[in-house]
Amino acid sequence: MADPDVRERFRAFLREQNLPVTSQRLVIGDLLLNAPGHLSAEDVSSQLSEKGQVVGLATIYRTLDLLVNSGLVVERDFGEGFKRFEPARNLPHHYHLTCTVCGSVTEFLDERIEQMIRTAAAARGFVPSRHRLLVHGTCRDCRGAAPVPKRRTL
Amino acid sequence: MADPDVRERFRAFLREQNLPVTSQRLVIGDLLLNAPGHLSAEDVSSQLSEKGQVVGLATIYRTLDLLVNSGLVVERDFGEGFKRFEPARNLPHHYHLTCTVCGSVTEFLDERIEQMIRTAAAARGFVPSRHRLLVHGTCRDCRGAAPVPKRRTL
DNA sequence: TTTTGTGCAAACAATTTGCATGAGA
DNA sequence: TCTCATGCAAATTGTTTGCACAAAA
Repeated sequence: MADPDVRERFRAFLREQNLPVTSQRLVIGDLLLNAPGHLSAEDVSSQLSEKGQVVGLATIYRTLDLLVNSGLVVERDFGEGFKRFEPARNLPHHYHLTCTVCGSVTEFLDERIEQMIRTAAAARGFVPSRHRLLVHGTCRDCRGAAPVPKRRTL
Repeated sequence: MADPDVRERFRAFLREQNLPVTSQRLVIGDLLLNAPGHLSAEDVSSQLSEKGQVVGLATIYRTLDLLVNSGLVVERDFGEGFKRFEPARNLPHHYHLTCTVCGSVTEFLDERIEQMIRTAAAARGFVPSRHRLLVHGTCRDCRGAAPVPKRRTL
């Protein structure tokens, strides 16, 4: 059920840092590192509960910090008022298409956009380290049905 | 001290909506619509206080909502844990360069990036409505001095 | 056995809301 | 006047922290 590779990398990280490898850390790591989507702390909590693996929210937040520090997970802020977390794949930079109707998030990659951003930043005397691109709109599935997408900020 | 044009547009919006034109609404609107930067609700509050125009925080938040709904102001989330607001200039889409050392925010425009984003989204069956691009890095002024920028998330 | 983690509850920060009072139309 | 806004304080939400107890090394 869990990719043994990432699981092992998280254990290795904990050992390197002389941090105890606890069952809750593994359980949270397994869930998040193999999650297809972008989970919030709440999502992690409820998905674990559903599986009968109840872990306190505080522990979840603390473990999310560890995962982010390990580099295995990245933190995302979609402007929803809370953070989401996703496994750090090897994708150098992937962008997000968010559907304003169904809320689905699609990822995509574009070398040329990436290159242009780098160039545009440099032209302004700026040395870029990382960047984020967030596109809002309507996905294929939601087009046609929805009359007026519910008014949401951002 | 305030651009009479945007000020008048806010009044017009209020009148259209049959909403009272109160002194606090005007004062908040004047401040924000003529602000050079990106202000948080706290910023608005403290800047008004400095001018001796004390307005309750609740009213500030309520008025920010109005300004956003009027289309005269846009809301920004830089992942700081709170929102910032800036006047909606006529710039169709401007992007942000954030310096991770001094925190300064520079805006820029790039037609070609914009076009590529549109194309990339369309190629994935997505009709884009708006998008955001956020670039982190080091600005010209901060390069050379800072050894290791303080570790911050996002 | 010593260190570090865990869960709970309290603490926090940004933002929202209920309600009595006060100002615009 | 009648409606809607304001200010205050209490409520809410996402997240963090202190502390007593429990589990890893």
